[in-house]
Amino acid sequence: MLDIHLLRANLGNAAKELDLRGFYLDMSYFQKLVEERGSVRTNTQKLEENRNNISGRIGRLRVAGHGIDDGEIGNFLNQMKSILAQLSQAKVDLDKIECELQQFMEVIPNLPHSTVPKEGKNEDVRYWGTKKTSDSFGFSIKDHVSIGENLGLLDFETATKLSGARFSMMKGGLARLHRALAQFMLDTHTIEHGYTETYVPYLANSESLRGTGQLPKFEEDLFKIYRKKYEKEEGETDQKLQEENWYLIPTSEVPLTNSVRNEIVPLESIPIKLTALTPCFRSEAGSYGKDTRGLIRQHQFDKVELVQIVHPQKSYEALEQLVGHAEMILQKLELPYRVVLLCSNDMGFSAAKTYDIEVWLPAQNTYREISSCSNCEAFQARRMKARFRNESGKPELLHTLNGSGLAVGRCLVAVLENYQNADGSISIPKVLQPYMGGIDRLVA
RNA sequence: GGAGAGGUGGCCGAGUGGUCGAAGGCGCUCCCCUGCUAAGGGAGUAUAGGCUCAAAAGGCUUAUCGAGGGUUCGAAUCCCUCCCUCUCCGCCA
Repeated sequence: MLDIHLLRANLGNAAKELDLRGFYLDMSYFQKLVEERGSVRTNTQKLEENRNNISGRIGRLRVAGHGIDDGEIGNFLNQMKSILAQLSQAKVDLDKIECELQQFMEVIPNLPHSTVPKEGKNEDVRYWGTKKTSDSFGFSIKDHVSIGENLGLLDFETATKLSGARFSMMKGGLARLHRALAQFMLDTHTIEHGYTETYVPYLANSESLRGTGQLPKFEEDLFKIYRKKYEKEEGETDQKLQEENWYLIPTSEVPLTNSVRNEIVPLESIPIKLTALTPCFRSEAGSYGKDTRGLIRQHQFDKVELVQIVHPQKSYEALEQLVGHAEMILQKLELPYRVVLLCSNDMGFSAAKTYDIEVWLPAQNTYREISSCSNCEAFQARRMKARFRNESGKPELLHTLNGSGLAVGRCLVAVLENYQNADGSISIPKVLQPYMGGIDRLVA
């Protein structure tokens, strides 16, 4: 959520910047709401002040021994009638306007940082490694689906039987390779990059999803969980299905970042650096026909997430480091990649600045997103009321960052395609061999 | 799932309708006192808003005692719903 005071003070500019993100900000509606709220609120508070005042006087008279039918008290009670009538109306009005304003604010995306390209074009920041093509392989390359299926270790048909489209099943060495990748990533981030390994719930409540910005705007991207809670009343045969507002996490950013929701953390406990390996669940609504083949776009995939919760003055420094941490995984795996700075209209809802890391996929002859690293500044912190006690002892909003470090399934795709051999076998990257019981090849 | 007990400020803990945003203690900050230390004395010490002020300071004010409703002129206190914690029993990976 944006700072309402700042938004008000820079309304025109904000509207322009949001326009670059494809968001139309209704300035006059906003101004109307804010002004209306001001007057309704002042009015309400005046009435409350009156009420408290008279109530206190009655209290003091009662304590002094005056009866409830005392004339003076009766007089006060009379005055109170009209105050209370006005107050109840005022509260209804205030509630309504605050609700409207909240709804308005909650769906506005974050403002892009000044270094974010505005021309609608992503910027290549750097390239790493030498990309391999069919020429450099010296044989006709296969995509990860053929490789996995030929090995007999990747099985979409059975997964479809079990669940449906966009699920997968892996077996044997491939399943182990998948696990090895995740373990390797976790170990690297905890041992070398200083993150704290975290185990988190895979079901999150709506407050958490709201905190990181998935709700209320992107509910259709999520899987929602209903838990049956039966309420039986005497003589009633109907059972009411009560909704339990849980969602399958679309990323562990949700539980990790929300760990500081409604907290004021002490200055000395930041930066907080957390990592977790979790499954991620995405409904992929509206992506019919995209990446239907293979492991690229699934309803369920594993991801090692990096989250940093930092001092506002340190967040851009932290973003560069965080990208570096994610890159390190690809470097150790010796997978070619590039880093891309996203332009404002490609960024996610909560981000102020985002770098994508794209790994080279020879079979597609292209770079594909494998990590997205964002600084959300105070956008999520404001929604979450996540604060720290600053140098002068005052509570101040934190900055939050998150990035994939990395998406395990897509990383597996990259390994399969980049490490394939002419005979259909897969070489195991050196850094993964200790996680694979020392073997250096996956063969049919 | 059944039975019971609870959820109050950074922490402990009092408070069952009225000068309560909340006694007391601990902790913390500042000051005083004291050769040093220990002890002692005093003041301060929640969060988010609004108004005031050139700004800061300050002042005034509203809300918040797990959450949300209700009763009442007035609720931490009474009633209802929900959430959470603890104890015992049952069930279970």
